[in-house]
Amino acid sequence: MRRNEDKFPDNGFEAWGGYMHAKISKLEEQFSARAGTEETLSNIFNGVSIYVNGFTVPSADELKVLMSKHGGVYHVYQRSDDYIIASNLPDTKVKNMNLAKVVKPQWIVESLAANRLLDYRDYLLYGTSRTQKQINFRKIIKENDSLANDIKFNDTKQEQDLSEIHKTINEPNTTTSDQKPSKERLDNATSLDCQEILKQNLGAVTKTAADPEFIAEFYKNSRLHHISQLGACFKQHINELRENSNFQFPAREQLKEIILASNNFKNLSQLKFEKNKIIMHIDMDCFFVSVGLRNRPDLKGKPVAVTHSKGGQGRSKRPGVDRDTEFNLYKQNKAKKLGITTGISHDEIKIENRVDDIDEEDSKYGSMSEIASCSYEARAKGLSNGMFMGSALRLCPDLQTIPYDFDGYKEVAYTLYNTIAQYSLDIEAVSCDEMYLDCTELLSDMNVNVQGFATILREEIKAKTGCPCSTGFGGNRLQARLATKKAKPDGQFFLTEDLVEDFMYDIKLRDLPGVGSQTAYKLESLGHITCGSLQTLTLASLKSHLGNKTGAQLFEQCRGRDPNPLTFHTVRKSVSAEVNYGIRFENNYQCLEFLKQLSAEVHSRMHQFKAMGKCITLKLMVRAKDAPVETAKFLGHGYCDVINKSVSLQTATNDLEVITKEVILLCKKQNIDPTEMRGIGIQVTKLDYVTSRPTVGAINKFLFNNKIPKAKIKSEIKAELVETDQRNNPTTPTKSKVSTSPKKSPIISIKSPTIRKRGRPSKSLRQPSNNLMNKFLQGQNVGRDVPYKDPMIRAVVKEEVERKVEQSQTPRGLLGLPWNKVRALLRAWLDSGETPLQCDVVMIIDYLQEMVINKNIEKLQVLMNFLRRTTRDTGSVAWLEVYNRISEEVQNAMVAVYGKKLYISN
DNA sequence: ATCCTCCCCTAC
DNA sequence: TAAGGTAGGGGAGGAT
Repeated sequence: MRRNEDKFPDNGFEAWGGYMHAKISKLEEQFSARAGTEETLSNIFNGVSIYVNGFTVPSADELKVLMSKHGGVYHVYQRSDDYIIASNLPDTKVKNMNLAKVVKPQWIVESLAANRLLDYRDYLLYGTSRTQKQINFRKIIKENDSLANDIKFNDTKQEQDLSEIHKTINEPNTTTSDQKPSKERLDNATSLDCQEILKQNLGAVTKTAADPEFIAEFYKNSRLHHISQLGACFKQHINELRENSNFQFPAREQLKEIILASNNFKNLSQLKFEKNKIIMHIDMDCFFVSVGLRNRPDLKGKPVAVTHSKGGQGRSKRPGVDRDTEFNLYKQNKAKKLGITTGISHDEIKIENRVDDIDEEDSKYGSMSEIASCSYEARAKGLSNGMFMGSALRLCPDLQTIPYDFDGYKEVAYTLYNTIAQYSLDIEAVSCDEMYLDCTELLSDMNVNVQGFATILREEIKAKTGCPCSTGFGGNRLQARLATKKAKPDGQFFLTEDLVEDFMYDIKLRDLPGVGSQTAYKLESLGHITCGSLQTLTLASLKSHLGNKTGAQLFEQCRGRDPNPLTFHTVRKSVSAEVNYGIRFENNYQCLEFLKQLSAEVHSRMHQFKAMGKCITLKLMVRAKDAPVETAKFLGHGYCDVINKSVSLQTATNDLEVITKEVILLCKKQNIDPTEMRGIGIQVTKLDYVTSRPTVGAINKFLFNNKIPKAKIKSEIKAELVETDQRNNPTTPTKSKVSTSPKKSPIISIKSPTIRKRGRPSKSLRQPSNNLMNKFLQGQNVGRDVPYKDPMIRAVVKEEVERKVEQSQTPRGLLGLPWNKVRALLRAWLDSGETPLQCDVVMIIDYLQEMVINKNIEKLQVLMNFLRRTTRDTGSVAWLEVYNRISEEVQNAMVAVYGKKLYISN
C-alpha cells in the first residue's frame, strides 16, 4: 500500500476500483442484450473488434447490430486492437492518430456482401495501398532526377533499372560487409539515382547528412524529435478544442447520474465547498514503456527499456574511436568551467554522469544507444532515462528492450487528451503524456471530491489506453506536480493546504521544476539540498547567486508557492529544426545541400503554423580542436564548440528562398571546414502570423519591394501605441480628437472576436482571456453601455493592451504606413486585376480597423469611399465581395468602438 | 534604462 | 552501430 493512500484512509473511493470496468461492461451488456435478440447470422467478423469514430454510413448503431449478427465485437470505448471505423476525421485527429487501422465502413458492408472478411487494408481511410512500397520506390528515382543531370528515365528504363537493382541486391556475394559498398559497384550503377537506391537497399552504407533522404530518416527515428513534435501538437490541439468548444461537458452529466444512481458512491460527494483553487497534474507512468507493454504483457513486471539498440553487444570498436579522450574532454571542460564560474553546460553533466556510471573496462565498447524510457523495475536497479545501453546492461543484465512505437504514443496521447477534454478544457498541455487541469470549477460542478474524481479519471484512462497514469492535486501547479511525483507509479495524491509546509521541507531542490543539474549543483555548493534548507536563504541572497528571476522563483518555490497560473492557450514564439546526429560532410557542396534541406524543413514548419519570422539563427556544432575525429557514439556529435549566429530582417518572411539565402550566408561567414561540422540548426524567431498561404500577395510584394526605413516605422508604431495605451488607461487623460464618448474608450483596443477572428494580430490577441472576452462581448452588447467599470474586465483590458504593446514592437502589414500611401497601394492593387488574396484583405481590414480605433474617421472615410468607388468601377464580383467584407469588418469595429455603426457619407 | 545578440538552462 | 530535438525562460554584456 502506498504512503499516500495511508494518509487518506477509507473515504470510499476504493469502491471505485471497478468503476470503469463497471461502466464499460454495463454498456457492453446493454449491447449484447440488444444484440442477443437477433440470431447470429454468420461468423464473418470473428475476432474482429471495431470502434466507430464520428458519423458513418451505416451509422454506429447499425454497425453495432451488424457486428453482433456476424460474430464481431463492437466497443463503446476504443481499445488498442480495435479497428477504427470512420468516414472522415477532423484534421487534428488525423494528425494525432495512428491511421494504420482506420478503416472505411465500406469494409464491413462489402465483407458482408462478399460473405467473407475482406482485407481491411484495401479500405484504409488514409491508407497507403498495399502496392505503395513499389510506388515509393519509383518516386525516389523521379525526385532525384534533378541530381542525375544527364540521365532521364522513361518508364521502360525505370523498370530495367529497378530489376537490375533487385538482381544486385539479391545476389548474395555482392553484398559488401564493409562500411562502404565497393567502389566498383557504385561506378557500375547507371546513374547517381541508382547509386542512392543501391546504397539504401544494400543497407551497407549508413546514411549521413550528405544523403538526401537523411533528414526524413533521422526524424523518423528520433525520439527527441517525436517528443517535441507531439508536445507542440497537443498544445495546438487544446488551443483548437478551446476555440471550437461550447464548453459543455456531457461526460460530467453522465458521471453525475452514475453517482446519484449508486449508493456506493454517495459518500464521494463533496462535503465542504473548496474555496481555493485545485490544480490537477496528470502524467502517464514511464510513457513509452507503458505503451510498448500493451502488446507485450509478458514483459510486465520486468525491467524493460525502450531503445533503438537490440540489447546485444555493441559492435566492435570502430577505428579512430577514443572514448577515453572524448570523455576526458567533457570532464576537463567541466572542471575548467567550475574553476572560473559556476556555470556548467547541461550536456557535459549529462555525459559526465553517464561516464560515471560506466566501469571503464566493461563498458568501453558497450552500446551507446540511449534509453528513452525504462520501467520502474529497471529504475529500481539504478537505470534512468537517457542512460546508455552499455551502462544500463551493466547495472541490469536481464534488461528487456522493446522498440519504439511512435504511432502508439500518438494514439495513446490522443486518447488521453480527449478523455480529459470530456470533463474540462481548462487544460494546460505540457507534453504528449502530461498536462495540468484546473479542476476547481469541475469539482464543485460535479459535486465530487478530489480523490473520487482522480480515481474515476485514472480508471477511465487506463481502460481506454491500457496505460497507467498518476495524478497529483494541489493549490497551485507546483504543488500538483510534486504531488504527482509522490503518487507515482500508478497512484494519486492530494497535497492539501495543511500538508504543504511539512511536505515541502524534505523536497529535494533538484526535484523542483526548473531546477536542473546545473542549478542543483550551484545550490549544493551553497550548502543546500532540500527546500527546507533553502528557506533559510534571503530573497536577496538567492537573487545574487542565481539572477533576479530565477532567484525570486526559487524563493517562492521552496515554500511551496507558485504564482504562475495555468496557460490554456499558447502562442508559438519560434520555429526551428536542428540535427546534431549524422552530420558528416565531405565537401562544401554536401554542406550547402543540407542547409537547403534544413531550411526547407523549417520553412515547411513555418508554413504549417502560418508563421512568418524576422530573425533567423544558425547554430553550428563544430568538432573541438582536441576532440577525436571519430566520435565515441556512432555518428554522434562528440565534443564540440557551439556557434550561434543570427540575422534580423527588416520584414518578417516565410519565403523559402529568403530563409535559405540567409542561412547559407550566415554559414559562409563562419568560414568553417565542412568536414568538422557535427551539428546544424536553424531557428526563426520574432514571429508574425498570417492567415494566407505563403504566397506573396500584392500588398506583400509592395511592402517587400519598398523597404520602409526601420526607424521611421518603429517611431510611428511607438507613437501609436502610446496613444492607444493612454486611451486605454482610464486614469490617463485621453487625447482623442473625435472623442464621442470618453468613458467608453477603454474598451476599444480590444477588438471584438468578430473583428479579429482572422489575421495575424488576432493570434497574438487570442489569449486565455479571449474566452472571457467572448462571453463578455456576446452577452453585453458591446459599445452600448460599456461596463468597463467591472474590475475583471478592466484587468482584461489592461492585459490586452500590454500584450498589444509587447506584440507590436515590430511593424507589420500596412500598419505604420500613411493613409495616402495605402490609398495609392489600393489603387495599384485594384488596377492590377489580380485576384484579391486573403492575406491582403486581412491586412487592409487590419489597417482600417486601426484607423477606427485611432478615431481617424476622416481619413477612414476617404479610404472607404475610394474603395467603394473603385470596386464599383472594376465591376468584379470578387472585388465586390472583398469590399463587402471589408465594409462589414469596419462596421464591426465601429460598433465595438463607438457603440454604433457610423455610416460613411458619400 | 532598454534592446539586441549570444549564449545557458530546463523540460519533455 | 544509431537516430544527441525543440521551445521557452532567462542572464551577461555590449550597443544605443
